[in-house]
Amino acid sequence: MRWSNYFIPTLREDPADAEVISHKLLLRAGLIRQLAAGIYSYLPVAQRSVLKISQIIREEMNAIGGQEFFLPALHPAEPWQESGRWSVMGDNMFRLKDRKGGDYCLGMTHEEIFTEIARRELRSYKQLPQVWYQIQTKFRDELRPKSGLLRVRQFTMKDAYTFDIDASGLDRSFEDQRRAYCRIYDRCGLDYVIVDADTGAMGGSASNEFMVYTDAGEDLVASCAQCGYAANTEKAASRIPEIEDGDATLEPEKFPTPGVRTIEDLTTFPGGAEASRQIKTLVYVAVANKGNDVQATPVLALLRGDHPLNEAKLSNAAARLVNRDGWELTSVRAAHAEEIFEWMGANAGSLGAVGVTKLPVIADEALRGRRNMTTGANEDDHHLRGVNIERDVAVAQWTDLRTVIEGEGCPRCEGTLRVAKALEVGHIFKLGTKYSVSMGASVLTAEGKETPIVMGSYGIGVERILAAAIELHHDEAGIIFPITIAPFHVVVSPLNVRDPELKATADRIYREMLSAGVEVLYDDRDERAGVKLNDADLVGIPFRITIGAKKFKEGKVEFYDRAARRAEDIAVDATFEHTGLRIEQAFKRLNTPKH
RNA sequence: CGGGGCGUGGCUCAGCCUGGUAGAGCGCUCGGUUCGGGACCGAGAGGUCGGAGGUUCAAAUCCUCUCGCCCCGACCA
Repeated sequence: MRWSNYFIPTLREDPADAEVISHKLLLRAGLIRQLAAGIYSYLPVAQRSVLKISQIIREEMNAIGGQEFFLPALHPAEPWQESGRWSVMGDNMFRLKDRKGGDYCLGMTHEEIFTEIARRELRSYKQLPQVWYQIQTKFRDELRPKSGLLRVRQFTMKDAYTFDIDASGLDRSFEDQRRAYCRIYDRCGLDYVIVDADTGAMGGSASNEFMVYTDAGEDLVASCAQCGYAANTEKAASRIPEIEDGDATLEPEKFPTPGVRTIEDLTTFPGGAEASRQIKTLVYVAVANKGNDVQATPVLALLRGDHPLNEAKLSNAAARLVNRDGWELTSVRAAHAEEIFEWMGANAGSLGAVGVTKLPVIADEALRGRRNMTTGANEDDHHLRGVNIERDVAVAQWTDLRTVIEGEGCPRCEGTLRVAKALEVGHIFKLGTKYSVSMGASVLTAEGKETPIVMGSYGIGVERILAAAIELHHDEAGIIFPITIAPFHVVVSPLNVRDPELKATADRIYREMLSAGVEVLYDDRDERAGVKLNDADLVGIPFRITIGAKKFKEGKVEFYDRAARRAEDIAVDATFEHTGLRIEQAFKRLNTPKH
């Protein structure tokens, strides 16, 4: 490819609306341009890289028996209504109507559509297992698109689905996928951790996320260096010291607390209590749906005063309360001020669960057995002290509701948890029979009994791999592509194309590489050396052959290794061979299994 | 949706507070000099100042509405 005629619109300055490093570099190096919030055009350089990532994914999926499909991105509402997700997905789903007024949506993921095929065509256990996948565009009307390609409204996802006869089959399929994912990220040059994760709107029993540690990430991962425990903080547990409560005989006593609105206020109020001796009472609404009916159930969440609520955990607890008789939880939200007063008879700041029977109470495990606690009295400007939670509060469910904090104890060993930002680049789920039951996908067993297919679902964000690679591999000068996903392997840069000798040599090297199948970009532009070198660094091509007049007179060119930032002089005649060798080595380094 | 910020040549921004007929740097075109880390000189092209309405003799500037984009909190690959 000749640079002079190839579209790489590099930018000298950082674009104004880019914040994170990958976003800046993707724009500056001429890989992407924005069309609208969270919607990007991939320019030729990006497209080459994306195709390579896709190909790596494809190879690893095929290696575990995956069969590639290509399903529609435009879906009728029916399958989504059958699974219940037409309402669960809420505003995150792009919806539209056709000319006849029929409801359609743009696919966010394809469980329903693959299941729709499976239920029509799969009849017998003999046909299982099946491993189906596609690499396709997904649409999500994100609340807040941001950070370049990291959170967008249109993106490419590799989504795979497995269909097994039973749980142990699913376990095997899941493990196959997990290993394939490790190979994919290894080959793409990403450092990652596998963490326990919440299943969220996907449903199902178990899930693992593949996370890349980077400050550009939006998730928090709690990990233990001692035993290797790692979990998304939506799911992570921790060990905390017990608190000695003293006298068990005290009875609840109401006392006036004018002006006290927060946990913090009460810690300094005379006769108040320190945060760890308070009960925090939060009013939430569990929204559930059954077909097109929607139901809102108020619930109380109780935590120790100094513990932050984890909404993902509350959501799971609320689901256990409301998921019955066909109702299914769609979301939880904090109650509005008016709702709180209506249900509790007091305003936020004076709320408590003592004596509350109308709202189900979900209490955090850290409160179990606690006595002499202080909490709101459900009367404005009054609190209660001497509260013994197990005696005085009608707890409907004890569970873990708390978000872990850096420095707390590891739940599995004596170690200490560290919490760090991370980016989710893949997520694998054991779905079980959620979709096969709701959509009626079943097969006959060897015994002739009808049984729902046991499913798994496995996703990779293709552009997130690209962005994560840049987050991980860059310097002040620009991108440093891992060679496996680099748009080109080598750039040939004659520093003065008006010098006929240099030009002729560069031409020859370029053509030799081209005909040998080397992915070479030839910077034949009539630009100053500085421009060419800076552009090559910015775009991040792993190797550069620099041909300058001075060394050329000695029969030498410069071989530059972008990642090592090291240059060496090599004989002109050895260029082809040397480059081939270095490319081969670079590939080998990434393609050698690490996990 | 709540909070904050920004929309002015292709890009980065100044001008706005205190209304007076639109600027700089980079990029682009042409000519010349230069040529190993984003050169220099000269000459050019290029802007409904996001949009609509209003105030005014006069609006990029003041007022109202609206659209878009970015950032911070509730969703996910």
